[in-house]
Amino acid sequence: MKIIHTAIPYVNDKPHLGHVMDYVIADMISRYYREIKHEQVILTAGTDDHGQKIQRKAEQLGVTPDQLVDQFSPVFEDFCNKLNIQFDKFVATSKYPGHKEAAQKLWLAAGDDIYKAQYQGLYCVGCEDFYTEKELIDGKCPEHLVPPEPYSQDNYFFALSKYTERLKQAYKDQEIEIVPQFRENELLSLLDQGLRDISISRDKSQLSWGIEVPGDPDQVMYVWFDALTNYITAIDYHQSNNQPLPASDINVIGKGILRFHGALWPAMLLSAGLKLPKQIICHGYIYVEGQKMSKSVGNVVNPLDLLDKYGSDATRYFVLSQIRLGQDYDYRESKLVAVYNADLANKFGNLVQRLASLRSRIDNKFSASLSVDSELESELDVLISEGRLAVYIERVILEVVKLNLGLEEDKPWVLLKQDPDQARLVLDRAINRILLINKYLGVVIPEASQKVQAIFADGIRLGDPLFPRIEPIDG
RNA sequence: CGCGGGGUGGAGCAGUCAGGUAGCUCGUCGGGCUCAUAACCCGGAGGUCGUAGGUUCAAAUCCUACCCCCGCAACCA
Repeated sequence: MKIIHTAIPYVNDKPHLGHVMDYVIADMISRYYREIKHEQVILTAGTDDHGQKIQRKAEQLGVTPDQLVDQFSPVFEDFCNKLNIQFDKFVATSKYPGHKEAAQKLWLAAGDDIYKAQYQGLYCVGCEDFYTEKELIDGKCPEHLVPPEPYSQDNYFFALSKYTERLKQAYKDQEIEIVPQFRENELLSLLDQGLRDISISRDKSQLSWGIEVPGDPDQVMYVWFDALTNYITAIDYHQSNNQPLPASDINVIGKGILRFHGALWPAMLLSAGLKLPKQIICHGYIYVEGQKMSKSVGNVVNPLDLLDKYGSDATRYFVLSQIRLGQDYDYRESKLVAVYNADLANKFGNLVQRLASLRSRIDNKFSASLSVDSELESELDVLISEGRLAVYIERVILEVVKLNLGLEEDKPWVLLKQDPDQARLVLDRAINRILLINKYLGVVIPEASQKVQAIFADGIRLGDPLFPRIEPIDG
């Protein structure tokens, strides 16, 4: 069994292109284990619903935080569905039955690692919220344009610092692996600097939209014990009594939250006596035409537009084939179109059409007999386990190219006239091969993969091109 | 001396860990095929692999120094 998680986005805004990466990476790997290796997989997604930003936004809009979440959380769930993400659990932290109990149970399980101390921060009275130096503009609160004041209050802290050495050891012993390697190095250098204890609660007078600290009605959990817990809520932590919880296999995250998943979350698990996750896949960010996506620049790419325009397969294929693990990516629509035409239309789609058309000239009596290519599959196994998904795709597409080249030699269109039996032999072999390739490609482009199966499922069903060519865009 | 990533033909990238004819996609030029989605196939032009040194029979790849671009820098999703 494999347990695979996507990170849960904060629901104060719509999904953006960056979220696509999390979802499609996790889904491709899940599908590989499910469809190719026939393993049981639990893929989780969700939303982080609580916090000051939601509370404040709800106040501005004159609704309750709960109503605001009702509006935004389903957008993400719907978005996953549109992307063809086969998630098994969707943990919206304010809705999911048992999440609150799980968070409180984890808190209690941390025991002495949680203690009360003075939290000092920059506090804006207008916002009733703390700010970091980085969030300030010219040293002032971005909303009220006044400098926030130093302020301290009693909070609960988590003794993260005491896990520094244990975590170093976990990475050294490869109990946890972060891919790509350079991200693990980054985290290790963070550990070398030593971890600090971290504040994990807020006074209820400031933050009411959250999960209450067990045994202290005046305090509410701040982010971590609430949001990160979603990963074990999804596997019923709140109901697990004495039987040990299985370890997560893969956490798919963006580079911005590496330290929380590479250090804090494992420490929390250790503290509660739970098993560490095995692998963290850390992807980079997507930029648009050389710039950060930002509303003021007006270059925000709405992934829903992309899905409407090109479909989920094209969007998934583009993201998975182009983004090199861990690296940032500069998005351009022209690149998407170029990749679509080169691989999906001209190579894969065209070959399917070519074979279907040729074969249908003989008769309509094709029946598939799928062979195995254990050599290819063991190569793919390794690539999946290393998270090298673009290389996987490249490898499979190479098989498409080879198959197409093979036809140039066998010339079934000539055989068709001279030796129909031989033509049938050549074509049936090629079609079985494309069906095998189709299976491996199906983890990336599930919709098209099903269509290909349908074409050759019961005789030959010639239809419209799978991936009609799109006019290239300049740039 | 904070941490990390990148600098390879016109564009985007692989190759660097395990040194040995510089590869892929797009574009471009010429030819072919005509079964297929103006598809596909063959061939050409185009690179002193950021710079300068060093190790080696041999360096994009190892070592040293430097230059340029980009992220992150702890209570921040």
